[in-house]
Amino acid sequence: MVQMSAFDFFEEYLDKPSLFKNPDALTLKFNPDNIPHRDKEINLIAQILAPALKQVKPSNIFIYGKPGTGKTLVVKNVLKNMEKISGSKNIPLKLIYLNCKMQNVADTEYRVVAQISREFGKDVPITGLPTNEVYNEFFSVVDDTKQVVILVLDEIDVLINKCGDNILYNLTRINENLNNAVLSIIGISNDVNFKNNLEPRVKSSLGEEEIIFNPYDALQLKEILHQRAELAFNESSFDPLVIAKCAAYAAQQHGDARRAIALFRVAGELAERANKILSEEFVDMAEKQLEKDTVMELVKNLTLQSKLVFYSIISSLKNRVTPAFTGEIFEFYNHICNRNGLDVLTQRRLSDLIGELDMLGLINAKVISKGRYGRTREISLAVDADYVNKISIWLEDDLELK
DNA sequence: AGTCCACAGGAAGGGCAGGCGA
DNA sequence: TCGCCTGCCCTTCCTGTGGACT
Repeated sequence: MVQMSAFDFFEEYLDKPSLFKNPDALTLKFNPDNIPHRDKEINLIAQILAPALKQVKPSNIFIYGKPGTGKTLVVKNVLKNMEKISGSKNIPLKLIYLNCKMQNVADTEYRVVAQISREFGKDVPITGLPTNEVYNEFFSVVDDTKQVVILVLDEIDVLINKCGDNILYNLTRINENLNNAVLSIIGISNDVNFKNNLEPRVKSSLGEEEIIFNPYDALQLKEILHQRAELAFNESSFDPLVIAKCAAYAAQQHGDARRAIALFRVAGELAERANKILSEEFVDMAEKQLEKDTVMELVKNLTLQSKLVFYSIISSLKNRVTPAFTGEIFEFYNHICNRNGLDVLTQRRLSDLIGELDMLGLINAKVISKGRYGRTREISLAVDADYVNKISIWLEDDLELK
């Protein structure tokens, strides 16, 4: 076989026609002008926010729906249009979008308030100031000019679960302290039940208007993918059945359009690499790869102790079909730590780490009662058996375990 | 019906790192 | 340099709990 040099490879790559016309159309950051099947929601949000253009405070909005139902996309779309019109007519309007899931940016009360102040050009240190002082800075900078401020807090449930609903109480009450400006809040949550955990005073002020985004069904997903396909792919570079397959996969996962689009993109990339037209087989391959990538990414980002706990769980469950219990895991974890000269956490802390691994979807942990033999968590792996071994080896290597 | 197990999970607080202003 | 602040990770102490066992 004649070996190909890297130069030849690049040359051939450049000459080869691509399947993609505009791969950006299949990314998360892509914000299409037309969002299919969300006209009702767009109109409703636009109606609620419209008073801002006449310098009247719009109602606060609380939006919820499962991931990939278009919440963020719709809100950003409405804001984009508001910005366009307020810019052209010189209307004093400030629109701020914050994703509360972004670590070290907007995941604590201090950081959110500091980040909003920064949006107004105020330089606030990352830490070091008392929270009420940050609020004062925030009040003064917001109230500096007569304007309507619309603050979008995306994934608000993550923020509230982490640091309580005090921040929402303070933000929804802020208008009492402002003389020139007014502030409205749009809260977006993936967790439909999140609002039930809020204090009543916060619940009533945040939820002046509530909008629910229902999951897309397979047909709607197909249309969304059609729209993106036209923008992203060159003509006749994919089998039309691919769209149906991506839609079907995503419909199984509570109608997640984000997932459908990612699947479409990865399948396209795999087909391009294989020098073939995008056909159904690449969707299956993409589905497997996406799952593997997410799991590995999660594992790699775990802290040292969480990795140790996860490794203990994998090892305890090796070669058995029955689930493990907290006590066993703790015993195994102790053993591993002692053997490797690592710090050992208490069982209380381990219990929290198990809960976190469960939240990440790496394990299934269910609280059960064994009657006379106590109450514990029943723990099993949520990761595909094919990858467990691979992850285990990676962890052994990464943690330099003996 | 009462006991008891093996935890779950809440509350409080310690210790440390990092940043600020005086 | 010092005191004060936040965030984070962790421990200690405690109460609560479901259901098998007595």
